[in-house]
Amino acid sequence: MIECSPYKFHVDCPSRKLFEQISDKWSMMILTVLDDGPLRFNEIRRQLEGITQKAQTQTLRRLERNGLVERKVIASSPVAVQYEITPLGRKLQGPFKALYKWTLDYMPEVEKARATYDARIEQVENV
Amino acid sequence: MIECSPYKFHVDCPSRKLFEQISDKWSMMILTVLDDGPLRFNEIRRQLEGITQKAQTQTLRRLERNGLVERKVIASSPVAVQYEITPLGRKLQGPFKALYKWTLDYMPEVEKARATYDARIEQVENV
DNA sequence: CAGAATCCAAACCGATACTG
DNA sequence: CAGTATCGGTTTGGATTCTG
Repeated sequence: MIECSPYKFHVDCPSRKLFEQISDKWSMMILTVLDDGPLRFNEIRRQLEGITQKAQTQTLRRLERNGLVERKVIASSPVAVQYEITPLGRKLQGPFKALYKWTLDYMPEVEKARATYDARIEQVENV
Repeated sequence: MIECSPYKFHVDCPSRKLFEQISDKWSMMILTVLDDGPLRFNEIRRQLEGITQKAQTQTLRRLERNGLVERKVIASSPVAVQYEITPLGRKLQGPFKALYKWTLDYMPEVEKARATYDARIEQVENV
C-alpha cells in the first residue's frame, strides 16, 4: 500500500478522491449490470431493485462524467438512450468482483460476529 | 458475477447488505492503517486527515460489530484501548488493494474524462 | 421513453461541551 | 486517553409532478 504523506491518507490522495466517487450506493451495481452489455435507462432500472429514477439519473451522470459510462442518444421517436460501460469502467470489474466474492464468502462470518456483538451489548445495557 | 433473482441485485443480496457496511467514507482507510498492526484510538486519528472523533468512533463500532476489527481494553491508568484487525478483516485487504491500485493507475484518465465532460456541458449551457 | 424540477423528511456531519 | 451527549446545518433520498 502506497502512502500519502504526511498522513497515510492525505485528503488529496487519489484513492480518497476517487473512492468517494464510486463508493456510493448504486455505482458498483450499475457498472456491474452494464458489464454484460449496453442497456437503456429503464432496462437498468428493472435490474436494480429499489433504485429511484432520481438516484439512477444522478449516478449515471457521475459515472459518465468520470468516464466510466458512455451515454448514447439514438435519434428516434420516442428518443432512445443507451448506456454503455467504457474500457475504463471495465477495468473496475476486477476489483468489484473481488469485493463481491468477499461478501458472498464471508457473509455468514459477519452475521455470526454481529450476533455475538449484539448479545454482548444487550447484556451490558441490561445490568 | 452471480445473480440474485428476480433482480440482478436483489435487496436481500448479500453483496448489497455487506457493501453498504464497508463503502462508507472511513472503513476502508481504517482497515488499511490497521493492517500494519494494532493501533490506539488517537494513533488511528493521526493517520487519517480530517476524520472527526465522532466519525471514527462510529466507524470503529460498526467494524467491530461486523467482526472486522477487535477492540481491546487494556486496564491501566488512564485506560488504553487498542484496535486490531481480525483475520476476517484482513481478508478484505486483497479487494481493497485492487481498488486502491485502480485509483492510482487511472486517476489521470478520470480527470481527462471530467475535463471533457465539463467542457461539453458548459458549451451546451451557454447556448 | 428518459428524464427535469420541486418539495419534504430523514440521515448524516461537524463542532462543541463534558466525563471517568 | 478514549470516549459520550447534544445541537444545528447540510446533504441525501424518496415521492410526486411535469415534459418533449
